[in-house]
Amino acid sequence: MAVRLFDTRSRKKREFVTLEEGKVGLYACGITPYSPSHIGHARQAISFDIIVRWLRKRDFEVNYITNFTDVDDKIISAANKEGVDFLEISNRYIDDYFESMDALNVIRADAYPRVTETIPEIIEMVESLIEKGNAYVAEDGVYFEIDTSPDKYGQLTGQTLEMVRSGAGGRVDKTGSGKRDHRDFALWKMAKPGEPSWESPWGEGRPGWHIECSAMSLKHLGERFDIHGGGSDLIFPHHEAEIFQSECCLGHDPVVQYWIHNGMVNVDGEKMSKSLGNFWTISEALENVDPLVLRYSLINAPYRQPVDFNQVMIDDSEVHHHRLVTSYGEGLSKKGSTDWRGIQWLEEATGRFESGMDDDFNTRVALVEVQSVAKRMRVLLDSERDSEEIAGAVRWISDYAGSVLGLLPEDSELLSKIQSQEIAKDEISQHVETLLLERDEARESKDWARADEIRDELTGMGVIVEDGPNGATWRIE
RNA sequence: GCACGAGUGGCAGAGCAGCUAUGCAAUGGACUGCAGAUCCAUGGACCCGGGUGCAAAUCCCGGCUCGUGCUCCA
Repeated sequence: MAVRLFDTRSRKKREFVTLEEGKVGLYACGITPYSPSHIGHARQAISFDIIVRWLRKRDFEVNYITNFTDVDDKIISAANKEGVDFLEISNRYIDDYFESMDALNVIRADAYPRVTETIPEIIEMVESLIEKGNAYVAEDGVYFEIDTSPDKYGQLTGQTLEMVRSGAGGRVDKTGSGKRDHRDFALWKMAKPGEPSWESPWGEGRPGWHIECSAMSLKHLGERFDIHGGGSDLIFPHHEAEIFQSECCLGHDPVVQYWIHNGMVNVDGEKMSKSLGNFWTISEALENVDPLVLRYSLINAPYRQPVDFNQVMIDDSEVHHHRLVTSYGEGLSKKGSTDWRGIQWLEEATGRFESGMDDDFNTRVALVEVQSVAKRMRVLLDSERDSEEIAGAVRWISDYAGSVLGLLPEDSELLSKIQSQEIAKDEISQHVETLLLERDEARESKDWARADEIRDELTGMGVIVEDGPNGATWRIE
C-alpha cells in the first residue's frame, strides 16, 4: 500500500515516490525563537513528528531537518529591550522549545540547523543569484528580482503577478527602499548601527528571512529533496520565495518534490493572536492540561485542517485520552502484551488504521481505530476471559497508539503508577472495608441517610464507592 | 477586491459516489434506595439551487455563509 500525500503545489493528493528508493529527505520550517513557544508551534511539530514516525513505520529511512531562525528583527528588538545579546534571547527560547516538545513526546529531528551557523552557505547562494542575474545589490540590501522569473510566481498560492500587483495596490511596502519592485524580497539586509552582522561582499549585514531555508535545505538535503513543509501561514511569501531562490540558484525545478503544510490553530473560532488576547503558550496550556492530552487534541483532526482550541475540545480529549490510557494500563498490568498478528479483529483494525495513515496521514481515522480497539479490549477485560486477545490488543495499542501516534506514557511509568495506586489502596484498605461493612449494614436496614453519610466520608478520603450487582466496589481517584 | 480552504445530527468531528463513522450529550433498558461506573439498544445529519450518474455529503455549475492568506507569523 502506497503513501499518498497532499501536495500544496499541485493542490492534490499524490502518490509518494521518493527520489531515492527507500529514503526520504524532509525539511520543515521551524520557529523564530523570540518568545515562548505556543500551541501553533506544538501543532506544527506534532504534525511533522507523526509524519516522520509514519514514514519510518513504512520502512523509509527519513532524514528530518528542522531549523531555527536564530537572528531576525524580533529577536534583535527583544534583545535590545532587555539589553542582552541576541543569542541570549534565541538560546533561551530554543531551550524553551525543546522543553515543550519533549513534554509533548515529539521525537527530535535529525538536525536543527541555525541561521547563524549557515552564514557562509547563505552568502554563497546570494552571490550565485547575483551572478545569474536574479538578484541585485541596492543601498540597503540585496534583493531578489521577481521579474527575472515571473513564471515561478504563485506556484503555491495560485496567484499571478498581476493579481498581487492589483491586490497590494494601496499598501506597497515602503520600508525596503532599495527595492525596484515591491514584490522583490530581501536576500541580505545591510546592518543598521548596533545590529548583529556578518561580513559579506556587499557589506556588513545579515540574511533576509527566506534565503536561510533555501541554504539550509541545500546544505543538509542536497539539490533535490522529497518533502518540504511548514505551517500554512508560511506558504506565502516564505515558501514561494524559497522556490524562486532555490530553483534559480540551482538551475532546475522542482527542487522540492512535495510541499506539505499543516493547518493553523484557532482559539474559540478565531485565529490565535497576541492582540486578541487568546494566545496560549505551550507551558501555559500545560498548567491545566496533561501534555499527552494536548497532543491527543491536536491530532484529533487531520493535520491540514484548522483546529479549534477550546474548552470543549480539551474536555473531550481528556475523556478520550484518559480512557485509552487507563484501559491500556489495566490490560497491560493484568494480561501483559503479546503479538497480535493472526487475531482477526486486530488485523482488520490494522488495515483501517494503516490505510487512514497512508491517506495523507489521517490521524483522525487512525484515532477512531485506536478507540475501537481499546473499547473492545475493555469489553473482553470485563468478561474476564480471552487472555490472548487482550494481550494482543495491549500490544496493538502499544504499537499504534504508542509508537506511531505517541500518545502513551512509558509502560514502566504506567505500571509503577498503577502499582503505587495499589499500595495506596492497600494502606487504607482495612479502614475502607470497615466503613463499607458498616454501610452495608445500614443499607441492609434501609438506613439510607447513614449509608450516604459513610459514602460521603469515603469520598472525602478520595475513595469512590460504586455499588454493583455483587456488592460495593471501590477505587481511588 | 484576488487567492486558498471549509460548511455534516444538540456539540466535536470523520467519510468525499453505493455498505452503522466515532466520541460526548439525549432517550430507553440491564443494574439500582439514591448516586456513580459499566454494558446493551434507539433516535437524529449532510448550507441553498440546479446538473451529471442506475446511484451524490461525496463529482460539476451557480449562489450564500464562515475561516485563512495577500505585512512579521507554525
